Amino acid sequence: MIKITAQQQKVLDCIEVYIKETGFPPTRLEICNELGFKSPNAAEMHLRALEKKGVISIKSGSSRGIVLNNKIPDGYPVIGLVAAGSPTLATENIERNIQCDSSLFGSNFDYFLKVKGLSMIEAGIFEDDLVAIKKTTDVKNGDLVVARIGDEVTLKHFYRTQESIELRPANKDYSVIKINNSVSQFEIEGKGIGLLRTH
Amino acid sequence: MIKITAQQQKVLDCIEVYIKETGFPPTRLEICNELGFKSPNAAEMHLRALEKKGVISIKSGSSRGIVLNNKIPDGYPVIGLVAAGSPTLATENIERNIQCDSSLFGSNFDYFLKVKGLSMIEAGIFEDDLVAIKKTTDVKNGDLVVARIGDEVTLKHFYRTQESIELRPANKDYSVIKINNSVSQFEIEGKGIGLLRTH
DNA sequence: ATATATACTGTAATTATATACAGTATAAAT
DNA sequence: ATTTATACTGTATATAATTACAGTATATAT
Repeated sequence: MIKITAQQQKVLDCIEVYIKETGFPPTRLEICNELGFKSPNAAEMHLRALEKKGVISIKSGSSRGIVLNNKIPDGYPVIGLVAAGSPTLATENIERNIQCDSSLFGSNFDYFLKVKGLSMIEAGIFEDDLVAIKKTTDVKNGDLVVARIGDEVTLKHFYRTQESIELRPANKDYSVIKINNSVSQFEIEGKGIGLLRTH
Repeated sequence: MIKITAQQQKVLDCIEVYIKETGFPPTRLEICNELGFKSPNAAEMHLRALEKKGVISIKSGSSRGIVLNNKIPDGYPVIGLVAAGSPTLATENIERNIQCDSSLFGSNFDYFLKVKGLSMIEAGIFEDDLVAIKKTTDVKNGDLVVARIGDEVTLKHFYRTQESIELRPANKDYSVIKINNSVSQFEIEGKGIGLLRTH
């Protein structure tokens, strides 16, 4: 794991802001002016440290030759609800990528899950809708969750009662799944924070 | 209208490609190397011409101080369904902007309409959902359309019958709106090509 | 105990870069 | 007919910027 110091983070932030505002990276001196350093070598040393940690690249000999290595993700993967097995981010499970902002649904998310079946239709979630999933196990009552029971992956509303955990469909033709001690291999994969539908 | 010469376009393309590949703008000499010029002044003159035409800005005294003025659009506007009046793109009607790709829903669209009411609930369109609207009058039976009847703006399914045009809700508690000769000021604003929901 | 990383100041040299100036030539506008 | 814009070469220079070197000091790792 790469650990960045507070000062190095300041320098990195400074570079990002500078690029965002001007369209090109800052010089050592401009970093100094921004952060109050009195020697260009202060900026230089921070840049070297950031390069060593792989966060940036420095194109030697070029003015403003600072390259940010935090490559923008080329969209979010769309994953089908495979009948058996978890909706992993393995390449073979990715149907396509959708280019959108991480903040499209307010908070960050990890992938889109393509909905199979009609179990959530009363919640306005139709077949082939894409539900934005944030990988987490921190879920509250009423949350839309992606749960795995053995090899089965399902999208339901989460409710915790005194005796058990309930996965409730939003379709009166489907029945509630009750999770108790006899159910093994139960896991919350994540929660749905948004929905995307193409007509 | 700004007219750019073929050579100036080459220089502009060169700058765009260079920025895309390196993350920072080229120097005069680097432009020369890319395009085969033998004098830095060739690049300089092209840059001056491009600046004069407003396509770029040059930050005098800064190395690589070339700024592209073709600002990326800051997303798609979210427009509320105002009870009276059309959902225009006037600034006062824009609630916020959503940053996403134009191809998020397959084809291009113009704005997001924030849904009010429950008339389309059986089509999985809930209150406060955002429907991506493409401005067009070319609609087919079954399309989700934004229609304006006088001052009233509504989101419904479009059906053309022998006698009239029908705007059908997707909620049995609502009734079909029939458009016939007695209805004045009827207009199709656009059609819904996608949906965005935040949980 | 000694080395290594962090976190700087201060100075200086080399190189990278912008930019001015002097030309040449052609095409389009007034 | 004369100006103005385009489209360069070629040279020169001031300055912008990288980058090396010499220090100082503290914290953390081995």
